[in-house]
Amino acid sequence: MESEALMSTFLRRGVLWPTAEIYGGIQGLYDYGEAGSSIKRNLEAAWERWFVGLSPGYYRIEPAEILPEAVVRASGHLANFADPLVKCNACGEEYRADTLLEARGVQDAEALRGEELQKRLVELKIRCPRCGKAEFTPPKAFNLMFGFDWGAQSEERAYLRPETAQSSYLAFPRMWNAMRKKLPLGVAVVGKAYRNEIAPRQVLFRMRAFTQAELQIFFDPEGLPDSWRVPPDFSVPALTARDREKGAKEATLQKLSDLVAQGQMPEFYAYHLMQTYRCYRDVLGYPEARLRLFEKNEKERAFYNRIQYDFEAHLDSLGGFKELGAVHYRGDYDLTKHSEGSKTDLGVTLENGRHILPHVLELTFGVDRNLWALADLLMKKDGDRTVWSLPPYLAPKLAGILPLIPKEHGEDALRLHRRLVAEGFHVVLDDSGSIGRRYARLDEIGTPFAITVDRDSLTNQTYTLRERDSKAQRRVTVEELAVALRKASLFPTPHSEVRN
RNA sequence: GCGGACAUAGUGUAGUGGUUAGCACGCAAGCUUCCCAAGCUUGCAACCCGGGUUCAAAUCCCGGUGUCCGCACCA
Repeated sequence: MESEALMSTFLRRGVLWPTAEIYGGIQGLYDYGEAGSSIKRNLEAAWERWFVGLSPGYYRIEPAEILPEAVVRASGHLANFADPLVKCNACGEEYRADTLLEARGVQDAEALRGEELQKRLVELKIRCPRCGKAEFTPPKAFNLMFGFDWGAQSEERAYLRPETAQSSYLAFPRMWNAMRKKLPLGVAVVGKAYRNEIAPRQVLFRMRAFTQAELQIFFDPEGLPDSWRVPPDFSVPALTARDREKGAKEATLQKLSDLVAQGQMPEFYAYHLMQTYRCYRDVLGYPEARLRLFEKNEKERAFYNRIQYDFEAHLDSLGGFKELGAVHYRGDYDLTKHSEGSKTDLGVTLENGRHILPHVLELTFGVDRNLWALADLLMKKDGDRTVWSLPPYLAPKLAGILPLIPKEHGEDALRLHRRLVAEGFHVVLDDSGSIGRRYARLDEIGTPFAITVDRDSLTNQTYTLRERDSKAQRRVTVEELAVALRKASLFPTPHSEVRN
């Protein structure tokens, strides 16, 4: 679906809107409304059920969103997030001072501070690549983190976390002790991260405050679980770095077992690609034809990642493939850095007596992005109705209860509503407008079922159950209703039989 | 952040200096209606913010904010 159509539906139905809109809004922030926050919560719950469910040794935690400066210094974010920008006085073009110096062969320019950078720019007679003049403004730090002074006397520096992952690394020693000293240990966080993006755009795709769902798996590279294996035939649409070097532009269906056999990735990594792919396909309902795995090459990926595949979906609203999440093999980079930074040994002693620094496999998931992508891909025009074919457990409401003629069936509908609410179902009552109009309203925000109360309901307590996508109806009793709703609420699990 | 375009009810839009600011959809109330945005009646609801020019500004000018498209950025 196109971006304008999506956004106007979202605004009209109160799914989401710009933050502080009556004051003109603020770039990069959006508020979720009733339907939006419900879908987002459901998405987070589905993610958690799947990824925390991968192993009994995986747990969710909820760490603080603010970090002291020492943490972001150790993680490398302080250096890497503060780009020194200079502007050409003649033509106004902006550059990163360190990039200009590096282009002239200056080593470790990233480590230089403002005045030194300026000195070197002058010494080396660096010229503007566009207009050729050699006059720049003094470097101005553009920090992509939100930092602020902390404490009663503003005596400390603190930062809003730029990614949730750091919180999990900090939690590792506590979790190791509290959770019985076993590897693999999984630490999941679903929470906000904050980045001072230069140009936030594309609604939910570049926000300044956004929700990440991330699982950090700490494991022993010499002692991998037996279950971390891929079946021989499981294939994914993949565009590998190797294929791209050879000129490939499009993903091809590739067997993960082949990629392992060719030495392109270890099997434990392939296993996690498979489980992540199954979540997108089988839990979230992404059409396979729109998904691909995109491998970042050495230049593109973050320096600490040894292997990085992004999960991408082709979105009409944003004109191409967009990243929804990723699988990063970060090695022991993070625990090494935080061991050094905190002067704490984050290594652990295993049952067999070996003392190791665990490696980290990071599974990331952008919650807001996925909400947008699922709207783009699953919301469709069907004649003059709009249908959002969300999986039932992601829909904001499971069913709408509609008295066919409110005056005659209203009371009965209210009774049914109370009963289903008491049974724990998220159902909504709508008695306003013609029956077709009410069906259409439900379809538009993805409600999978409509239950209609009619003349027969009054005499024999049966109702018609309408299915959203097919519009097909069947007549059911209350008991059958509850069974159908319960069944639709069930999630697939990572341990169900793997289909290719 | 740079360049360009744009900003009118909840949504989509008409309106080139003087309009009761129009239309469609929507929403609400009523009538009707035993099943897919039907019909009839009535109603609700808008000129992004701040300055300026002018007798008069939704309309022209300046600034701000926001959105979109390119460029840059996206550890």
